[in-house]
Amino acid sequence: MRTATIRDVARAANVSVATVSRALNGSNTVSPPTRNRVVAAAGQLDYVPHSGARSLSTRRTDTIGVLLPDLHGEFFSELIRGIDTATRSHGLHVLLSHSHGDHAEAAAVLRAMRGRVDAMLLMSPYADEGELTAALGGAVPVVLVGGGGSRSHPAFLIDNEAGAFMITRHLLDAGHRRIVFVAGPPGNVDAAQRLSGYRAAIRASGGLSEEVVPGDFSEESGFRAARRLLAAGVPDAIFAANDVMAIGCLEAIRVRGLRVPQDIALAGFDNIPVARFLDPPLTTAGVPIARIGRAAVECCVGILKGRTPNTHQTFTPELIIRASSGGNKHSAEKGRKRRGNRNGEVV
Amino acid sequence: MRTATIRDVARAANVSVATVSRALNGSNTVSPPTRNRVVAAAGQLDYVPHSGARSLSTRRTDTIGVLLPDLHGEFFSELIRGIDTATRSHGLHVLLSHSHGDHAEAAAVLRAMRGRVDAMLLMSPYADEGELTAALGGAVPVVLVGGGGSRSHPAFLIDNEAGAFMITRHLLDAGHRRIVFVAGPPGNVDAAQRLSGYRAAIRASGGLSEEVVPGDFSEESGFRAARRLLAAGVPDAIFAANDVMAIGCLEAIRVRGLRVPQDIALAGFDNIPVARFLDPPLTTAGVPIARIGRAAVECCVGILKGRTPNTHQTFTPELIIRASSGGNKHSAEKGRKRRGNRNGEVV
DNA sequence: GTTGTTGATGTAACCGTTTACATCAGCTGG
DNA sequence: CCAGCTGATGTAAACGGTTACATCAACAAC
Repeated sequence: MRTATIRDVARAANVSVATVSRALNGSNTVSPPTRNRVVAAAGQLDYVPHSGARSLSTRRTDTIGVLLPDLHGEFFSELIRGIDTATRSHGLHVLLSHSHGDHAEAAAVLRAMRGRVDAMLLMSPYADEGELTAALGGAVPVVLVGGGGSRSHPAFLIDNEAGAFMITRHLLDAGHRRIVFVAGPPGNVDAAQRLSGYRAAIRASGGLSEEVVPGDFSEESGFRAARRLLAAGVPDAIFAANDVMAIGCLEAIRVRGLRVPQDIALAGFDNIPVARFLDPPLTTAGVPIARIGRAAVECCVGILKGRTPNTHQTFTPELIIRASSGGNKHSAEKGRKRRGNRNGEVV
Repeated sequence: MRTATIRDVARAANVSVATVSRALNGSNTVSPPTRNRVVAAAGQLDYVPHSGARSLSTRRTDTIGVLLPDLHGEFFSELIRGIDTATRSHGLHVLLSHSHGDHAEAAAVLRAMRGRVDAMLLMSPYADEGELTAALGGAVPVVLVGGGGSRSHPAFLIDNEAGAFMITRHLLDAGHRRIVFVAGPPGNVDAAQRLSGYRAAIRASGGLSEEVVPGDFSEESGFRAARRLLAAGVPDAIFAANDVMAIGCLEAIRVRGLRVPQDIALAGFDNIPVARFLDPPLTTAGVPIARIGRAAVECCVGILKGRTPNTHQTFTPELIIRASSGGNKHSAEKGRKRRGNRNGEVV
């Protein structure tokens, strides 16, 4: 059965195609009886407009493209959820892809999306964003999420430096002196900023010295970093550049037979949902992931509507103190609602 | 700057539009010199075909739609990753949406996607899948993922019953007698099957009796279920219908001051990546999430190519024994590679 | 009674591809 | 030298919407 076209509907409702189009798209120049006939006929025939045809004449696709790096679970899904929710509320669709961090591949995906989307949400944690968006030839508005931002595109960023400063400062306040930082992947802008927040806090503290070990945001790398570290002597605290690595560290600490926070304190970054369910619950810098996604979508929508929306926004992480840092005398969680966020959308 | 059309390219290369189309789409009836001229001109003009126009004449969109329930983090992202990877390898795109479990909303999203996709991947954990796909009017091939399957559509399912049977059996073998099951949401087919696997194993064991408490797959519900349970007396083991609820249980057990597995054993279902990093690592039924997503995409592709591919496939979970069940004398993990799966795509 | 105005509807051009069919040059074989 | 073939290319008709413009009826104002 061939799917119904606008002409079929026109015939069934005994009007012209123009009238059908007007009736279904809410133009006000259609008389109520005619509109009813058209709507009835469309329903009867189960008519759905051909999106390609429509986009051919309107020059819109009502779709926004989203390109994410190969992020892990919880961060990724939180972001998607925020994006999809905002998108749907505007009647738009999401064309999603991820790149395994491979740069050439990301450019290829971007090119492939061009022509299918009205705007792009790009999460490129690397500094060479310009090279990437060049693949789009300026034909598609781009909004950046995370990473270092750009002069040429709107961006929704995380104040990583402030977050890392707060965490480090908190560890210092709790009495820890030797604090080791497990870094994120080289080249990753968010990771670099977190490192520099850590450095700033250590430097501001006076006599203490920095100590940085490499990592790449994966559990595995956190595990290895902590294992190597502990073999050479137990520091007062470990600050991992993201929660996922902190989980790896926790595992290594446990394997070693040490207790957190009694023998060693631990902190992460991101506040992924599972962070509070670890044993002990993880002190971390809370990033409003879903909200960032939503804000970026709103920005896209604004651009598409010709408005000039808030083009830059930086989200400051919230210090979330839990047991892992051993400094929870004045817990920030006290009295706050921190229930399961599985069901209710929290964006 | 108006974006270049095929006519611009034709003019630049001094050929007709038909030749441009043939040259760029790999038809073999174009002479090499001409093809080179066309490719050069297209590159020069930064030409990208208008996908709407193309889909209008080819009646294809090269896109598959994915509709997921409001799933939590790790499961969700694993599935997406498998889907996106498979999709890209076929030059297709993914149009993604999720429904917050609300049934009417899911139907609306499905309708909205119709006409923009060549096929749909639908994860509907509820039994009324027919009602949902009715929204598509049979115009779009549908492939189901999870849930109960259907006579009318290909389906890629989890053998939940076998998985739950294995877990329960394992707990029994470890010497636990009073095993309480924390159920999933009512109406959820996967959850119901897990329950029935649990029941079958208990019944097969002889004199023991079933004990089921309600849950809804959220951490919060696992936490509450275990708390209520423990207040009335400590069972030998808790088997949660998914890992996420098991995490909630773990929290409640810890709050109560009990140890896992010494005071009480615990098991989950799904083997989400974080399961092995819990304290203690969680015994669970391993589901090859990403592989399921990939298989479903391959099925879609087969349908679109007119082949009749494997239309039904049931994945049997793997029993993954870790410390939480207190029965790790013969650990299934011994000697297996279970390293961090953050970087390498494991699908 | 003519003219102008207004509101509802129809006509047809256009959006940018693909592709069936037509054309045409160059060759082969008689 | 011509018929027939082949390979490369051009012409133009779809594909299914939207929308500027034309049309037309009904009515108001003079």
